[in-house]
Amino acid sequence: MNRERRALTRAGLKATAARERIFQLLESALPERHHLSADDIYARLRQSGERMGISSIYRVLTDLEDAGLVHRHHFDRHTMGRSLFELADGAEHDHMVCVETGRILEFQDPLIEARQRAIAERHGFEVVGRKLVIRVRRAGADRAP
Amino acid sequence: MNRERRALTRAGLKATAARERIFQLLESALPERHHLSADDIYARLRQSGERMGISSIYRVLTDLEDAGLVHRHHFDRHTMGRSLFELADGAEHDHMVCVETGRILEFQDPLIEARQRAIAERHGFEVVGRKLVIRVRRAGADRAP
DNA sequence: CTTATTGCAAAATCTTTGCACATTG
DNA sequence: CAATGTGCAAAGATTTTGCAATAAG
Repeated sequence: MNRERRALTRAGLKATAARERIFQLLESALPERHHLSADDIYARLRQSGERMGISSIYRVLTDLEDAGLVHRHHFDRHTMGRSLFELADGAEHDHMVCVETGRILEFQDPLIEARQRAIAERHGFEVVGRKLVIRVRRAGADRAP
Repeated sequence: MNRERRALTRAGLKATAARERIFQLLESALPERHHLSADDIYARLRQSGERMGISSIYRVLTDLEDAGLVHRHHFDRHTMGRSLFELADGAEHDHMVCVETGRILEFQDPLIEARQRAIAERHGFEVVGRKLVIRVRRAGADRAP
């Protein structure tokens, strides 16, 4: 049994072909572009001659999200109105989005994370998840339109 | 000339009736519920006997956002697929969303903000905006379904 | 075998656009 | 007045749903 099926089963999901395949796609996405929309996935599948209903893709992604295997994002104007999904493997990380190019960088900062937990606790909550997106621009770029 | 018209003009926008009114609505929204969707605004206007096209509301909100007077959010499953808008007055703040109730709390943390700037700079960027949403749950709540 | 999942097509949102009319500076 | 903004209705885009067929444990 492969890595994907194991992850699905461990998460309490039936290891179906569709789930396995989408999981693989997310895993194998290039580091520079591993935030995929439902449609990206649909297109990539078609490119390799496979066919999956777009509704199934949405359902699978939602299931994976519920199981904590995938994160869903709504970044910015650049991707507004569309969800982007990425694998939730390894450590949680946050995102920086360049408002000019739409480029997405990831980073990780233990201090910010600790601080978030502290703030939540102060209000009587525990952290379930976090989502930090810093909108940035190349330093020194002109502000004028 | 009132506060709203002044803010609009200062931001380089024509002080139209629609913009002024929406600005007011956002200003006067209750602190506990000041994140309004386009439809919330539409409904509130109708309740007070006013009428404004939903498309105009979207256009106004987008204009206000572009002018930096309003922030647009996409919080969570609770509000997924819908944009929520809030006035961008005063200091920037971040949000905590309870995954169980959908309740939104705001907080402000200079340390996190400073850290964000530092991280952006480290990558050669400057911060244009930030959006931190911590998904939380009441501490001690059962994890089981 | 029994239940959960998928495909398809249709529906449901939410948001944007085109164009004529109204308003603003 | 010239330029911008607004209303309406219609189009777009993304995501969800109903239901019969299929696959998984």
